[in-house]
Amino acid sequence: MPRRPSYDREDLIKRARDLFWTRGWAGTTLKDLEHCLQMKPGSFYAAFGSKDALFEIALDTYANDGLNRLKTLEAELGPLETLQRFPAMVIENEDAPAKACMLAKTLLELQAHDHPLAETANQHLLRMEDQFAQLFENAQTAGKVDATRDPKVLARRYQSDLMGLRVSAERKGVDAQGIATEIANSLSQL
Amino acid sequence: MPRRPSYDREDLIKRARDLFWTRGWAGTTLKDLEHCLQMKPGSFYAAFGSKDALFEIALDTYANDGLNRLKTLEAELGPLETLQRFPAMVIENEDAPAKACMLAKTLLELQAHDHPLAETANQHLLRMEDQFAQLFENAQTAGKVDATRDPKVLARRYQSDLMGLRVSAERKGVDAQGIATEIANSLSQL
DNA sequence: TGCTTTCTTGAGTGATCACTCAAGTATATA
DNA sequence: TATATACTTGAGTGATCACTCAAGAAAGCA
Repeated sequence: MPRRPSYDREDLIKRARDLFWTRGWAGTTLKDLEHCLQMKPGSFYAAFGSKDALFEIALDTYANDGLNRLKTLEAELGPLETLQRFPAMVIENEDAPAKACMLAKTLLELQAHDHPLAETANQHLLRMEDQFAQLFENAQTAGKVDATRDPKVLARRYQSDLMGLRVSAERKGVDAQGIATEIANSLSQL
Repeated sequence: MPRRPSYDREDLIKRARDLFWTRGWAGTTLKDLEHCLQMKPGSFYAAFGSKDALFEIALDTYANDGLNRLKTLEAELGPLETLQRFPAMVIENEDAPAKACMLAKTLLELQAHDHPLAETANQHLLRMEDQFAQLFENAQTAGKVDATRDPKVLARRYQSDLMGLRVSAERKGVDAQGIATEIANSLSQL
């Protein structure tokens, strides 16, 4: 009996994710969202409940996409080459609306306000870190990385360098691809 | 004949800088500033003109302090040890209200809005990068770093890693000192 | 002390914030 | 086709935003 929505929910979430990703939490107003999603306030709140609720969905989508891209890449290239290629891929991805990591941006913006979304972002970053550690461990098993190194330590440093790269890539006049190449090269020496 | 202000302007600027540094541009309201600086709106606008104007002064203060700390450190420790100790110092500084770099936070928050303060932050980052390059060059002259490496390339990578470290240090449950140690160690291999 | 000049006060400005809700509209089932 | 059940609309909510300004208070000079 009911009337069905005229929108594609997944498409709306991706558009909202891109908006939040580029403009941040406070920098994205409901007016921005209404325009971007072509929804009036009533529909928006019926569909998503609140700005924060949609931001959380967007964060989850972002993080899951990142994890899946990493796993797909490993199946194609193997663990070491995945770790080497990932930095360059992330900053040259033309589908992405920004270079910097949405999780890092969210953390930096909301951590000081003790906003729950900062903790959500941190949890997603921890999941990413675990995945990086898994890749290092697989590379060690394959004999491509010194087996005496702690994969968790390697992952921690790798993730940190990756976040730095992605902040650098957001700047104008910085050769981020050069930095990405160096990160990849330093992995060859492990 | 005139009446003098009852406040210490430099002290106010430092307090405003710490507030902006932790809470960000949009995250800091005029009410926050009024409370932190103990000023009513009228005095605030007479003294600083606008929220943006004070933010810019705060950014300049932040950047100049950073540059000066680097130069002081070089006079004490020499170029290579300065580069090695700086990362750990920056994230364990107990006077600082946040771990992440205020210039990086400002850039990430305001770049997408084409806000002039984003460009200001980028300019300050470039000055920092130049100073890092100078330190690498001095380390080469002293025979502590392979003279065939381009100091500007080394500085670019160093600054990127430093920004990553400082984002990581903002997170809960991350051993940032471990990352700082690794950054320092990797400089020994140059 | 009186005058001039500046600083301080705080209620108030219009704009914008996230969000609500009653009325109108479209669609799947009966 | 009639009806029940959503979805869509958009004016409107109180709160908060950055900011203003007229009136009062204090300090330096005569």
